[in-house]
Amino acid sequence: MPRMGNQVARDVPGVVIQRLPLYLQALRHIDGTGVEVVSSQELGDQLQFTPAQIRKDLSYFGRFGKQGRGYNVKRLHSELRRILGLNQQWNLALVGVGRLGRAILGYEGFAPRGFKVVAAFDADPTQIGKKVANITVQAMSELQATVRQHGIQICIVAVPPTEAQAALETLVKAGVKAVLNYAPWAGRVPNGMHLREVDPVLFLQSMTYYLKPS
Amino acid sequence: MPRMGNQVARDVPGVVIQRLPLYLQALRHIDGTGVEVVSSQELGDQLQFTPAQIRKDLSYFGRFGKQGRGYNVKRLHSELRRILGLNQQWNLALVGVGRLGRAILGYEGFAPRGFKVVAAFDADPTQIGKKVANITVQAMSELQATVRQHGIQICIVAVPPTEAQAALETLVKAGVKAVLNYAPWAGRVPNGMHLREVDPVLFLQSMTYYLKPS
DNA sequence: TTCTGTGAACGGATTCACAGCA
DNA sequence: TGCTGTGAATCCGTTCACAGAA
Repeated sequence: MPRMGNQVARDVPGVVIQRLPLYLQALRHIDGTGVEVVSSQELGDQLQFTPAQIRKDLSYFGRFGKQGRGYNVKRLHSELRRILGLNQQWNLALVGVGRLGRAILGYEGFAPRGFKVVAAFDADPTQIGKKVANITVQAMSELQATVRQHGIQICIVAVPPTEAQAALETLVKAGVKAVLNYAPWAGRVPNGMHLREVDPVLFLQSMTYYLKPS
Repeated sequence: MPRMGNQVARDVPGVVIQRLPLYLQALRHIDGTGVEVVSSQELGDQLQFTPAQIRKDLSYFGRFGKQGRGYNVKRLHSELRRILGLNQQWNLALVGVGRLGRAILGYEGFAPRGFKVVAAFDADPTQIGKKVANITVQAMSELQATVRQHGIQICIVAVPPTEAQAALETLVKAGVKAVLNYAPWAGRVPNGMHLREVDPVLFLQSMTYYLKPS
């Protein structure tokens, strides 16, 4: 099991990584209440996780707690930020400036948490050159150059389903390493590229299974 | 392991249920190409799942394939829709009509897939009575009555984090059974209520782990 | 005493491998 | 022969339970 000298622990289960941002959320909240130390029990109550799971998750990355006490809230928060690579701003590019894409460009939830959309692309020639939320829409052919120039590693895809696979392939070619996909299309993507499906309808469609027909 | 006489198979792993909407997406696409039969292999190629996983997933619900042939695309699509309860329209309510909430009200991706936002609520008195996308914003105090009247079982939460827990509690009291939560707040929710976190920043924050700092 | 960190045990999900049907 | 459906085997994540530090 991964012991790390300082920084990089490999083969941490993906599901653990996906929980870390939730820990961050909870810690931020707890910090806001002025509490300085939390136990895995208390953190678990907050998030509805078992204390054992929290201790095990954290143990992949180091020893952050004090026996008999718990975890220092600010310290753990800052360690997790470091582990997730959140001590820097991340530049994003958006592909697709239809209604959904425009809403994403206008979303004020990214910037305060360190993500900034700095470029936008569309396949539709009539959109190119238009300014949306202070960003000039560019042609897809410019994507690779712009992405390199701004050091963009993450893109958001918000195109119609018929264009999704083509958009993904452009991103792969441009060397983009992570994609947040709003398109209703589960894209195929080469090994090593990180793709998260965030089409909200997917979430709704799985919840209806548990509901009574009405 | 669940054999089902006709309809209800219990204790299907949640992770299986969450894959079914992806199967639906892939089948819809395949159907659009005119292909009439798919093997688990082909469906798996499309979605980057193993064929064995697909066969096992489907076997929780019945026997939909023909040995030596594969699955009839239209038939499987319609079976999965039935299993997920997607043969009806689902009415949704939105809580929170700030910028994000308004974008959600304006999103045209719900209706064509059977979900319709029919009511909107906000805690801010200055918003109440305003019309947004043809829907009149109501006070939170009206939520329970409206939800019952429209048979709403699913709500979308798009409020600031400080108000998220209160909003969730109102929904619990109103008997809402499923929540799509856009608020950056991992809510605590009673057993039996279905909550999906869709704050996009959570997804971004877990992907940065795999990226190089820039 | 309290609560962390962690091997060991457990349980659940994925994959294997093959029997059986078309 | 080709591909499904499915028990058995495997893999992997969660939980247990306890040794050890404060």
